[in-house]
Amino acid sequence: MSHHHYPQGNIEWNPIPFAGKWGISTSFFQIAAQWAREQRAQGETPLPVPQIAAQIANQVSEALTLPSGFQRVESVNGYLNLYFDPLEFTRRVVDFVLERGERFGWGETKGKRILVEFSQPNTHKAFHVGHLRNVVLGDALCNILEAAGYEVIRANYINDTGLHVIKWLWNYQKHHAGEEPGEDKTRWMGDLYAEANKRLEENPQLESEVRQLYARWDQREPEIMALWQKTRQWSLEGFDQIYATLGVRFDHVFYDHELEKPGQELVEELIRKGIAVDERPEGPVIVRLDDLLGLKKETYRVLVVLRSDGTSLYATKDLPLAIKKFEMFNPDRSVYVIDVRQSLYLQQIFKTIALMGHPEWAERCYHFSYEIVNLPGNVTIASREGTVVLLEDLVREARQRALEVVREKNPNLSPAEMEEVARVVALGAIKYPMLAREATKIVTFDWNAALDFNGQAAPYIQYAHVRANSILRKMDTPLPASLVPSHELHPTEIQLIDWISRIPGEVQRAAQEMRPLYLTNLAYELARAFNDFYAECPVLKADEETRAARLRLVAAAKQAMANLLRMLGILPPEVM
RNA sequence: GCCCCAGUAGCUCAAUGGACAGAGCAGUAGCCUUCUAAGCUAACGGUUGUGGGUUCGAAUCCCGCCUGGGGCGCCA
Repeated sequence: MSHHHYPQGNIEWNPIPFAGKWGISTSFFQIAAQWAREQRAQGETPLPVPQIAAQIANQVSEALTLPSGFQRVESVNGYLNLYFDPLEFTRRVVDFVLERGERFGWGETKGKRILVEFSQPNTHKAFHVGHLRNVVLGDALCNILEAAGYEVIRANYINDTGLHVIKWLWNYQKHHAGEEPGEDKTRWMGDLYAEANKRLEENPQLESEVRQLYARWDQREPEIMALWQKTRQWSLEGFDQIYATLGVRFDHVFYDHELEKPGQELVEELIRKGIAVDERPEGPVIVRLDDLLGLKKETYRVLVVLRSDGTSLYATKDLPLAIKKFEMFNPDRSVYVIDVRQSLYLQQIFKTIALMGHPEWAERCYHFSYEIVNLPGNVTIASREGTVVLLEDLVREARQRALEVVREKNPNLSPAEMEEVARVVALGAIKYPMLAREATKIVTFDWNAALDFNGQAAPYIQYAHVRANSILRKMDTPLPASLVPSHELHPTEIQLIDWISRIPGEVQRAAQEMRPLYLTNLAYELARAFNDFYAECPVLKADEETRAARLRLVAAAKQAMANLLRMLGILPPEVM
């Protein structure tokens, strides 16, 4: 084996993937494999690739002059590991975090704008845990994109018209005229909607009354319009309550009813341009996507853009909405946070936009798809079946449970503080399961799991943050100035700093791939590392120099955990 | 029939094509006169659905199959 010319290869550095090992690593397998191929091509019999890689790694490690900032180099099994100088690196990481403060983890401004549409609730209907997943994911996604350096426009699209609204109005007029919602507006709206469906199921002949009412609404009869306006407002107020509870805001809200007329006009345009086929009155207005795109295999199939009776469908309004978003905001990306069942539908919408002469807009559209929330036993959440967990109930139960726990764990807090802690912990616990798995996985909602605040859950991370805060609160001096630690670092200190140092890179990766999960995982690992450190390393009682260095590390860890939690839409409490 | 997704420990889930597949929950055995035990430690727990292929190297990429879920012309 030779010492001659190995092929050139790209060197990719990664963190050394072992706990307590602290540095960067690369391997020489690719170069070794390339070398072996060349040898074989020349009729020679090379050594096995792992052996060649090991030899290269050895040679490199011997020849290498240690770059500054590194402590030692190591060659093992074909890998080359460069270990950081822990003391200097610690100072750099900690100083950087404390300088950046709340902006630690944030990236440079990218000069790109992303519009994210999420939540999309229906007025006159309930708000359940399935809807929660959308809001939680959409909000976290916006936070993460913003942190990564994008300009983000948070858009909501409220569905305030349609058959479900008419059914609700019919039931209200007939059985609840003059009634008003109580404090829990959304629940009441949902109850009346479920009741309407029940009545119609029991007496199908009543459907004709609903159709009559729909016709009157379509005619814009003042009495009906006034009722619609008034009742719609109740739902909107209910949504505002929910978004306030969840700590979610929107920059712009689109309403279904605004798009009705543009939608009808757009359909006429599609027909004129020969994109849509008008089969009325026998059939609806359709866009034969596969035919128009010349696809032989069924791919996009057929999109129905208008009912045969001329009334609007989702597509009737989604098409003008897609265009309106570009005209209003000209985003570089237009993201739709919508569940996976609408995948084909959204692809149809995007293709239709392209066919209408806006291929550049269509390319900027992206479906952020996520799986639904089920109940145990693979039971779908459906208000008609009565299998529904309302968000209001979940929040109330979780707050109640969290309040019991905080009373037991920390009886010194004032009642007001306890309420606030319970609120923050409960919301974190509720949001966490939505963020702690791939969006492609179904979430099975389970009351026991939802109300369990131990282990891998938001309260674990929040508690680590509280512990860090607790140490800092008891520090009777100002935070020590920047220093290079003089004590030998404990492995748990190294692990903690290692996780902190990865945050800016992981924020970029999470934004790039639109995966909040990366930050959820990181936040958990960081909290775990802090709890290990907390158990192993005294801070306040350490000797003066160790104490100073550790206090700064605790402050940095606290900041890091708080920043990650906020990106996930979870609040970091000061006490628990 | 066509298309999409999932399948990893008893359960819920992680895991840049890379080094020994990691956590939590449940169960077992321990740790509170020491910065809050919503915590920590230890042991236990795996043929990554299955059969091929690509690769120096596969839970990860490709092909087939199995199981479960979802979508597919006037629901939203």
